[in-house]
Amino acid sequence: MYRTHSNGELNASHIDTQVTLAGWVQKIRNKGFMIWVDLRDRYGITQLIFDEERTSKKVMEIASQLGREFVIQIDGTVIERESKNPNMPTGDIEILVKNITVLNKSLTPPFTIENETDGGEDLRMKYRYLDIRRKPVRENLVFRHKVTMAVRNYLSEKNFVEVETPYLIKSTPEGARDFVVPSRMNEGQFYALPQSPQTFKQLLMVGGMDKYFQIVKCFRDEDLRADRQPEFTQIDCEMAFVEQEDILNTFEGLTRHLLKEINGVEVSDFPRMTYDEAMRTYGNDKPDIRFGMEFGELNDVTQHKDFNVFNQAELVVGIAVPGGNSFTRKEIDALIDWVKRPQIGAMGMVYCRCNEDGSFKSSVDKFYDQDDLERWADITGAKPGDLICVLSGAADKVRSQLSALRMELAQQLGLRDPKVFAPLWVVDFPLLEWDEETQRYHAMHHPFTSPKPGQLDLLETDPGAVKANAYDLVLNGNEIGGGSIRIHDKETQSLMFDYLGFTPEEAKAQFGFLMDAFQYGAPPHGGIAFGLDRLVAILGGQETIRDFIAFPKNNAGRDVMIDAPAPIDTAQLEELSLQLNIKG
RNA sequence: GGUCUGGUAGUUCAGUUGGUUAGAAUACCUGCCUGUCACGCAGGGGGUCGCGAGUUCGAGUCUCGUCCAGACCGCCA
Repeated sequence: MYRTHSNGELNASHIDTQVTLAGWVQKIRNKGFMIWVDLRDRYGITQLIFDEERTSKKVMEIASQLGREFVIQIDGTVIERESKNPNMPTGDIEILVKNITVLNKSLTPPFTIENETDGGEDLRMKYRYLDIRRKPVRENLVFRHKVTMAVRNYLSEKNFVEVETPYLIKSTPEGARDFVVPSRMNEGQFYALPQSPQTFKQLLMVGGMDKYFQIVKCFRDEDLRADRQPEFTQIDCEMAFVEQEDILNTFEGLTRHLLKEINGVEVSDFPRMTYDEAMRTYGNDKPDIRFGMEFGELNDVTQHKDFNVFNQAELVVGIAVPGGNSFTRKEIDALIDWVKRPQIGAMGMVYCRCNEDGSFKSSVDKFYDQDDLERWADITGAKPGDLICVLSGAADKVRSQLSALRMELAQQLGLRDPKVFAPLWVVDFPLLEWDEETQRYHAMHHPFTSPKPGQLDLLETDPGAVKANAYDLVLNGNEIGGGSIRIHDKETQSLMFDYLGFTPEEAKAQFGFLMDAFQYGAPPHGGIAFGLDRLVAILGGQETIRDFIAFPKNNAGRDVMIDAPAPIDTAQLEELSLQLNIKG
């Protein structure tokens, strides 16, 4: 037996017990006459003591040769510490070592295996197995496990069945780029890895599976971000015989359950907001509603006043920054520079200080008097002591610029408290989205999303105005889930493909199997998918999803530990009937 | 595809206007140390300043290229 106890469980009640422990050498404090070794495993740290008066010479000799991260096994007696350490759970005791076995040596690790490591991101990823020995990383992985278990238990309890769907499927041109896999047995043909199990879960509904879920890897060959990986995990769900309301209620239930189970938070308010309302109020389809700073549209009170910038703008919109009047001129200038950065792209920013005495001081006092500015304050909800920030220009751009500014200010003001959770549903998304590049509409969600009842005719006259039975679950400014009620009849589905620019032949070639299935009694159905990595990170109160993935990819989609992707040899290429054509 | 930031000891970083032998902390090695727990003390080893060109009497420092890493924009139905 390698061990009788873990390194986190022994305490004063175990004094005089004979124990066998195993683990990694975290730290050695060698005083000559005595050597203390901190022994670490997943469960904690236990202090070992080697004492020249009580420990054999041979064991003492081995102890003095130990190095960091050696794997050792010891036999010994639990004894009370002469000087206790109240900062650790095992701090009342130590193990007087009788026997020691070095199970494996270790090179000196390239970074310290401590809570606050000295290792940089790059190095930690290269030696991820050492990084995982660190408590923060280990705890994140355990946290993720808890979340997935809570999801599985909840959904299983509600009669959902977890069904696996294939990873080797067919490439489709819609949406993100596919990762493709050449088929050896089918020369010149390729599988694609799924961007989501979308069509399969719909077919499960046709198959009568009624309530399905799957915690499943999905793959998208697009550029990465701090919160985006090429392979990521979804909680994929689908239900038959449901309306939008049923889905929202079911997964509001799941979200409440997770927040309670994992974070101990009871959510009182779980609002629903239309897409249009979210865009108008927050300039964003995934608003962070933990704080206010709602948009106030100022067109009516700013125009016809000789200020051409506002007169010519499609939209003039402002937010009230709580306590922002305390910003110095320098800080405000920094904000203006911030919105003018190319990534934000605003031309400038007008501001108005709301003084404690009820007066106003704006950067455009030349054009607007105190009464005008008071109307700004009314509309943006600014109180004395606040700062009103106003942007203007083309409506779409200004909304996203002001939204970015709102988030930045909230960050600076510490309003984005990771311990506060404010979920909401954003509903009634547009069905279609105009794509400048291809000069046509494409599905905002995906082509299987059903339009709102009675809006099918609008497709002819005003396609952009058609609303979909589509919804997103938003948590603290992050889209953590999205779904829709699907189309379940062949005619509507064909019509959709038609509007999306598919020829009947293309539609049949790519999605014929789905439309065929719809002819055999497809039930009404709909579903949702959650981004598990992101959900876990948010519940864990952290920013980057990489910290919750055991072996993540870097910025360029590389696994720096195993060094993938990598070339394959000529024989493999030949077997797959592939030829490389690398330019440059 | 683009913008920005960074790359100096095992590691994290400093390095002034271009100027003598490139530093600190930590880690590592040796010795000392009678209760350590960020142990302490003394000593020691450790550098292709990412790589390649260029400017210069002289480049870690300036210029160009390139590679790597990170953040963001585009992209992500």
